[in-house]
Amino acid sequence: MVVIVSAVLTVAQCRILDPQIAAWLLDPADNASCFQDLVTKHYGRPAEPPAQPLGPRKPLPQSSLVSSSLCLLYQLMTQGLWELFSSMELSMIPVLAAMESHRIHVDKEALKRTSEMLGVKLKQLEQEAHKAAGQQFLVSSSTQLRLVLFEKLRLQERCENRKLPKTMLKQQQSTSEAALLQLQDLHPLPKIILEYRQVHKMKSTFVDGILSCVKKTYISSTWNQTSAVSGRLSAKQPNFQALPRQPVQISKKQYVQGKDAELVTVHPRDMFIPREGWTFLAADFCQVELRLLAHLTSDPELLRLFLDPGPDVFTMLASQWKGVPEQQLEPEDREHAKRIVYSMVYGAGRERLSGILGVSAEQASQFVDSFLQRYKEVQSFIQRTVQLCQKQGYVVSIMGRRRSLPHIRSADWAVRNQAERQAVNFVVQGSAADLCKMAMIRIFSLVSSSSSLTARLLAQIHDELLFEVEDSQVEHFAALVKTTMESLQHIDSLGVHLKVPLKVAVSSGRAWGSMSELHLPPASPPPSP
DNA sequence: CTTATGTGA
DNA sequence: GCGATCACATAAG
Ligand SMILES: [Mg+2]
Repeated sequence: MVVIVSAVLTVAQCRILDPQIAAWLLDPADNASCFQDLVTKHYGRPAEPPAQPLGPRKPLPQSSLVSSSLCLLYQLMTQGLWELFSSMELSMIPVLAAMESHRIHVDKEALKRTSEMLGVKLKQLEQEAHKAAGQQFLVSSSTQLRLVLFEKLRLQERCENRKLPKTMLKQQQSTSEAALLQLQDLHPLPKIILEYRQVHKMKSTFVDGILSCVKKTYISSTWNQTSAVSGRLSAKQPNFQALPRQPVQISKKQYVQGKDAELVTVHPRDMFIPREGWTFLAADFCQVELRLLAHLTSDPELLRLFLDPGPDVFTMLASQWKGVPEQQLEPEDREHAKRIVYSMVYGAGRERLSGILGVSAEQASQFVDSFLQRYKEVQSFIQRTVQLCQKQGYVVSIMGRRRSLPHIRSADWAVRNQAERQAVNFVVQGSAADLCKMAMIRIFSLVSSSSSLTARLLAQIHDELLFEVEDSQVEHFAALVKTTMESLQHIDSLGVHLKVPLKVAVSSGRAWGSMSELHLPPASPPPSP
């Protein structure tokens, strides 16, 4: 008891000891819906017995509040989570509070115009879909689409050589993108549906959905610290972390004869703009999870990719795989290579991978084999991680974040394999989350204690921080952010010493969708006189 | 492959 | 009419 009290006093000072965060660190998978559930759950001692069946709530005595809170704090200490709790997660609270208080301005009129334009386009696509199907149907209904494609047109019978995906839970014929791509040479309808889906998503979520979150001329997301099991943050209303990276081209029908169809570019990120006199500044950890994987595996080939000076890893791989020089690659090619790499290292099966690669399942498994053959230590890291998780029931990130995975000992093959992939993914994704949070805390602290810096943190997109900076301070602040983030390769106090350097790219612009990279001199920022 | 949130049926 | 569930989209790695 004395130990707990002194630890609490050392850390608390005037800060809050948030029990919800404490409970989430102990078991990130468990989402206590409210404070009372939390108290009831941790009243007895460990998190195990659901003493009260978590339903209708009885009033609890004050003593149980104190008891359950102390119990949570005690468990944090015994499980080696105290440092993470006190110096990372609690320090995030004022950072997130500041982020929520900062308004992100939007071009509301442009959003309204695109909403109308997309509405017209959707009606056209709906007509085309009905014509191609030879009947009217609700294009946005996957149930109705399944009937048209597989019962009326019976397209599955005309492509028996390649196998079509099934829906996850009910094992029906899927109408997902992967399925429609397989069907698109057999009939005009799948292609129309693919475009309809793209435009519909754009309108409903990224134009109308954003508009519904706009207050006056700005938005501000709600940031959740305890909703991701990996330690990542999440954002809602709007989900600022899921806005499309690539713009979408829409062809407008031309009513003037002899003219080509007008192409309009819709880019939701361009709707977000800084205030007059200010500039957006983004700082992005380059290939953060792959660098962490290099560190965790000590794979010589993987380490070499980051220790030797060379081109961007994903660009290099895209170039090799596509057989095209790096200068001729589109941004989509790099994104594609990135998706392939992460899918492989996190254990994608050959069917899934064949969908991503656009080749047969046999070719896909050959591709994985040759990849894992080249980076041999990745496989032994996976085995090591799984074995350790089987032994102790949980895995940990580089900063001691923990995830319990009881299913790792399941007798069911599918259940156990999923837990194994989750274990491996957690170690890497959780470690990346640790680094990104440390970066936010350090930069926030620098800005808070500076008398001149006015930069405001607007958002975190997992490995990227978005700031609004006074025009005159952009270069200076960019240098400060870059060096602060890259210095996290070594954190003495936590015993973190990464075997590879961290690389941070900074960019700035007058709209979030139109940022250009800043190339700063390699030196540190000038110390103020 | 993992981690999220949003929309529509 | 409301909430849960499913399928499908987007993002990040
Ligand atoms: Mg990045």
